[in-house]
Amino acid sequence: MSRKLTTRGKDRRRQLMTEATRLFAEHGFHPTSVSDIVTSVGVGKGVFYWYFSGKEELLEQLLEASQLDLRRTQHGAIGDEPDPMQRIELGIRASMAWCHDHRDSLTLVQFAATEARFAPVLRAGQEVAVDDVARHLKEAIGSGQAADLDPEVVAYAILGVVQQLARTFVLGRHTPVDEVADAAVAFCMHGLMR
Amino acid sequence: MSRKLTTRGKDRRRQLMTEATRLFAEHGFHPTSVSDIVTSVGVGKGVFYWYFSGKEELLEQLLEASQLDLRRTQHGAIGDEPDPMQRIELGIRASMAWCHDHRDSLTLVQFAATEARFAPVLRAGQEVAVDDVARHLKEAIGSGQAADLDPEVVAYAILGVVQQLARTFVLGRHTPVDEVADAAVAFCMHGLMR
DNA sequence: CGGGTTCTTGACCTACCGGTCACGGCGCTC
DNA sequence: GAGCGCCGTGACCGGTAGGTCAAGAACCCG
Repeated sequence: MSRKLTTRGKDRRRQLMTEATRLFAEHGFHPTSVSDIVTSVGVGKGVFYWYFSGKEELLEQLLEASQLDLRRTQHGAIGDEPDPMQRIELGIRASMAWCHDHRDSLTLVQFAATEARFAPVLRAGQEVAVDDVARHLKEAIGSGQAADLDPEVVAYAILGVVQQLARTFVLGRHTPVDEVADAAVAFCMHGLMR
Repeated sequence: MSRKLTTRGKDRRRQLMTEATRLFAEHGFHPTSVSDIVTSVGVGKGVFYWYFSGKEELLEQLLEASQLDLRRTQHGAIGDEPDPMQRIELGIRASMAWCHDHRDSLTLVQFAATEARFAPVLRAGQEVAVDDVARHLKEAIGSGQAADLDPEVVAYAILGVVQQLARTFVLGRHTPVDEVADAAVAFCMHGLMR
């Protein structure tokens, strides 16, 4: 028998993380107390401190986990596509879809960016993602497919476009993801001129 | 004599707002207590509650004030420029400069976006700014200068680019504002292709 | 069954937070 | 200089936060 009736171990850990993500996104990090989290899960307070050393550590883990997940999703979507320009487009679409499926995590990341002590964790993950895009860009510039702009700057710009459109249209207005992704790709590729 | 030795009235109000902005940006909104603010200014706690009805109201006023200021700066920079494309470019540059001069306010805005109860104040201001850009865009599209994309979506995309580049390069790495502004304009105009 | 680990409980502690308030002085005006 | 708002003080209050801990319950293995 591998199925247990009681929830323990890794499962309980995940349960806490999932619930915490939800509550943090809904009410904010600080306004959500540890008591809120454990009550919502239906366990005692000690459980929390058995799995995490504190509220801050929890948030750090949440951030790391979501960044890792986003990266995995991107890689999965890109696969072994040979064309660097196509890789960027696939990355944008995958990111947009991920934002749709993990809206709460997106809010968390945005919050973490406003408190200095979480900046390190955040930057680490962001730089990895940016470096990825920048690599594709360098290749595309090398083969003359892309304009000769600073790849890192452009990578951050793309990130800005995706995040902003995701927040405003996917999360805020429930616009279909594909539509928003199309718009993001179109803008990133050609800008507003024509 | 108009100069007083003691600080009172509007001056004191501004003093509190300035200091609060600094502390909120440095340590976060919730971790900064009202006591921290008044201590830092060097006054008693009652003073705070004389000028503001509470911590939340203060933040709302901070947000409104900074959004108003940003808008004024943009309008000032655009002046009576007749070309809609030029207006957009001037707006981007002015926004970037504003972010440089008001980095703390930028952090505040970003934080406010993560707590549901401040979202209304925030969206109001943001939509105004976006509508401005969208208006210029419509004109540019009408005269065939810009590609026929949804003006509102593009406006939000531009906003995303500016904010992201400002945060990463202007605030985070102290890259000269003009350089970053150049990059933002280049990307927004032509995208990454060429 | 027995004994060691792995979890779970929830009352409890300390600290501090936002907010109040009775009181006290400054600076006008008449 | 009396009187009156405007401004300022800081001890104080109720509530709650993050975090601890001694006491078990559940589980695993020999």
